[in-house]
This record gives sequence, C-alpha cells and structure tokens, in this order.
Amino acid sequence: MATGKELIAQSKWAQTLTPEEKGRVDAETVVRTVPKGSYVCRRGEPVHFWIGVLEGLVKIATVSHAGKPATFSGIPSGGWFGEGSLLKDMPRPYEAVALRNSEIAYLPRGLFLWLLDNNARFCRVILEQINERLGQAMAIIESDRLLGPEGRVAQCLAGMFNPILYPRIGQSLRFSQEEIALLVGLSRQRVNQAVKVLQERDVLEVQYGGVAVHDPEKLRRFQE
DNA sequence: TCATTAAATTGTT
DNA sequence: AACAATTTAATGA
Repeated sequence: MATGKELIAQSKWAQTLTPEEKGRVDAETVVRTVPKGSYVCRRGEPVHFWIGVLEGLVKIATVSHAGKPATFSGIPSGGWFGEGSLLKDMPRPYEAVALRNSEIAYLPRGLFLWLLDNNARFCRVILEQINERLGQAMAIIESDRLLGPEGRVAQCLAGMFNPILYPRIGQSLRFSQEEIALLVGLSRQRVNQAVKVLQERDVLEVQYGGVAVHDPEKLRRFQE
C-alpha cells in the first residue's frame, strides 16, 4: 500500500513544486481515512482545506430544503476539489461524502494560497482544473435536463475520463452499480437496467464491480 | 495450490 | 426494499 506522501506526489500539481514547497506540503498536509458513508467535509463549515482523494471515491452534493440530495460530481482517486471555495471567503457551499472507504488528504488553506502566490506553474495547473470543472458542470446541467437515465449514466461515466481532473484512470472504471446510482441520483435497479442497455449498444462492457469502457468518445456521444 | 467460507455485487421481483 | 444467484476475497489445510 502506497503512503499518503507517495500518492500526493503522483498528482499533476505536485510535479510543479520545488523541493522546499514539497517539504511544506508533506509537513502540513493531513491524511486520514474516511469510512464509507462518512463526511469528508460538511456544508456550511469554514473552508480551511483543499481536499484530495488519494484513494477511494467521494461525491460532492448538496441537500435541498425538502431533504432531497443532488449530486454534482464524483471525485475518484487522484482528484482534488474545493479550490473554488478556497478563493472565496464563504462557508463551504457543498458537502462531500465518501462512497467507499477512502484516503483523504487535507491541505491547509494558507499553504494553498501561498503556493498560488509563489508558484506560477502551480497556479496554472489550478486554473486549468477550474476551467475543466466549469465544462464538466455545464455537461451535467445539460444531461440532467435533456437526457434519460441511460444518457445520464453515460455522461457521468464519460466525465470520469477527464485527464486533467482525474489523471491515470484506466479503461476499467471500478465503480459498482450502487456507487454509480449514488452519483447520478438514480436507484440501483434503474442503473442496472441502464448499464445493460449501454452494453447492448456496445458503448461499454458490464463487469463485476465495475464497467469497462474501450472507447470514451463513444460513451460521450451517447446523448439519449 | 486447492477447498471452504464470508463478503460484496448483481439481477430480478 | 427484499431476495436469490453470482463473483470475488480471505482463510487455512
């Protein structure tokens, strides 16, 4: 099992750091295990950290006044989130819940802002990430309003192939149908039907504990 | 390495 | 939501 430091070093942004900066990151970043179903962070709390999913799967969601949850996106291993909230001085607008046992890194706000101020390459990587996330948000809005369950599942999975937000994801996505259901906001049963339809259409292959996608473009083009 | 058991996931109602 | 069937992971001989 790789250590927290090793997993952090694999991130794209970590490659931009000087040895001194790397030292501060290692010294100040806290890594903890978050069990399945527990909060990684809560809505409304002060934003003190930039958060990384070293291992596992986390969903970003909010809860309506009626108590209905709405998922915005899923963050798999290697993904970092919350940079937008760190730049604003507001309580955290969304909550994050671990969908499986996960290793989560918490990088202090002060260190994050210091890196932005002092390292232009780091700053650029973060800009790219925010830009990618905007594109992803647009895609989610579109699929939510225009597509049926099969299309939503397809777009959700296709979003996981974004190489800028989530580097090093192979062609096999190890997300169980239950996890996919929690991410797209459908019942597990409906997701089970949807992935079978997608398999019929030759867009993906259903496997035990996940799906295999041989052609992400084809998945992205599935707009029904 | 193989067989047995427990746990996770799937498929269906 | 509940159930049975299937697959994987873990355990010990």
